[in-house]
Amino acid sequence: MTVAMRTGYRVVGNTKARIMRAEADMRAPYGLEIIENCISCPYRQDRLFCNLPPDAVKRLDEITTSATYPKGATLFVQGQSGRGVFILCTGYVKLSTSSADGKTLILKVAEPGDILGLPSTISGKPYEASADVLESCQANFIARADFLAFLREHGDAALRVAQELSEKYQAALNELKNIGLSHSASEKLARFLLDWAARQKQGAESAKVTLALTHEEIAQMIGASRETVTRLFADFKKKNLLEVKGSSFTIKDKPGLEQLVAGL
Amino acid sequence: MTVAMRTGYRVVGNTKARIMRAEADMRAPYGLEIIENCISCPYRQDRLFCNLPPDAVKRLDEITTSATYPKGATLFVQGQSGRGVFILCTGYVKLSTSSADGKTLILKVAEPGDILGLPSTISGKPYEASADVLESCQANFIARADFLAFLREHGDAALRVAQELSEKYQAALNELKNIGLSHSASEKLARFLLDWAARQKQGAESAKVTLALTHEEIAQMIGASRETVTRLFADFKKKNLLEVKGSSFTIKDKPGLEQLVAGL
DNA sequence: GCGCGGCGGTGACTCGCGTCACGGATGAAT
DNA sequence: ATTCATCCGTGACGCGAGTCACCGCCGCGC
Repeated sequence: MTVAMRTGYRVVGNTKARIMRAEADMRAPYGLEIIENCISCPYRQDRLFCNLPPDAVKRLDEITTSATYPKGATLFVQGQSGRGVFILCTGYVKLSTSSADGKTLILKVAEPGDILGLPSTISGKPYEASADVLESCQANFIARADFLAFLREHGDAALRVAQELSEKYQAALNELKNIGLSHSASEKLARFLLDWAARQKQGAESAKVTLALTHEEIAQMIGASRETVTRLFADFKKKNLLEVKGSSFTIKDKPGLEQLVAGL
Repeated sequence: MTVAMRTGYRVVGNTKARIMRAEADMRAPYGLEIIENCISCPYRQDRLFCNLPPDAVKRLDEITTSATYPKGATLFVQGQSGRGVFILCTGYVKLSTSSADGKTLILKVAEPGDILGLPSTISGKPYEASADVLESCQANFIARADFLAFLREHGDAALRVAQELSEKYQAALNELKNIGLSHSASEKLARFLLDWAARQKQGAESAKVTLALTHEEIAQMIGASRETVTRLFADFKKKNLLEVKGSSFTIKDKPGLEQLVAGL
């Protein structure tokens, strides 16, 4: 069973099987626990639905179910029709699309507080990406019908959702710009590392940053091949821009990296 | 004055000047006409705010102003804070971002019925792109404050906005996927041509498609250089995939192009 | 112990395409 | 007619990076 877990997200081509597994995850597989009221989750109230009237919060509680997912589980699969939204409380989830020829593009790795599958449940179109659990996580789920009814009832929540979607949209455009306008792979990797570091530490300058991704996954995030990623890491180390220890790194020369981002 | 018009959108680097010109456009420059009630515009009612209660439609009419913009005008500039939304009634508008080193990426060319600047006016963040008029157009404008107040008042409209945003988001992800996952420039050009043709004719099979874009602009849409676009057009013609006459083309071998999209 | 699968690290080779540098066509302005 | 700007078309060149092939390392299971 552990094997099935760890290799689960590597299954490709058999969409049907993945969907079935994803739906199995919704019920009660490998020790999944359902938690009645998400007390331990500090994000939901803070982020999307803060400042809502008490009755709205109560209604929201009624329609959300909380569950934990093990590493390797799949929340939903690209192409599957939008069942509902997931609100990440803990852990990390990878959002990726893949094309017919097997290449994969990782759109983003979601952090606690992020909302997954929102556009699809709003628009009714299929999920635009697959969501695979990187580190075992806890998430709240709201089914599409309940969620839409809730939004219809609470107009201010709908507005908050629109804001969230706007930010997602702008983030996506940013990605598009980063990939579309950059010339070299080093530029993209430098930008990725800086962004990643900025997300992790929030203030502490040039601390150690952990990066629990394989070179292959990094390659898929910046649209490059695995080999060039390892070559670039070697380059950066040699130029004293970076220091790598296991699965974490520290930025030694931030201005240097920023210069690379600016286009050499 | 005509010169200023035609070269207007080619000005780069002087953001301040462009913003000023854009705001001048809002008032009464070169023969701009303000139309009280947008009777001739079939799109607004049909698309975003269809099926709203009559009082909502009335309120909407009160807060929108309609104007026409000449070719080369700028509706808004990347970086400028969101002033409001534009709803395109006629004409075409180019949405583009450019990076510090002068390279430009065209995100999309908007058609009648499209809504411009929606994410920025919802989120309050700066416009994520610049909007330049390709063919003289008529558009309805709703100022941000009015628009937000309207949405707060009419929850169902907010939900419609959320849907619209979801679709924009998914379209952006699609773009990202197209650019990020493709290997060759020919793949990207083939995809672009097929998409463009599909948008134009809606049914008529293999008809003539007009493409009022320069090679340079096409290059900016698919993330390539101008020269490779002209070379690829020559290639496609030679392989009998395409036939080009002036500013329009007809697809001769659609399966052939689709094969290119699939990755050769 | 052994085999096995995933990961990281390198070298060599190829080639797509970006860049530079032309030259010619067109159309507008004077 | 002349100038000028824009756009299209082409040749030559070279670098970046994808691809292929291989190797060592590690952790895991049997």
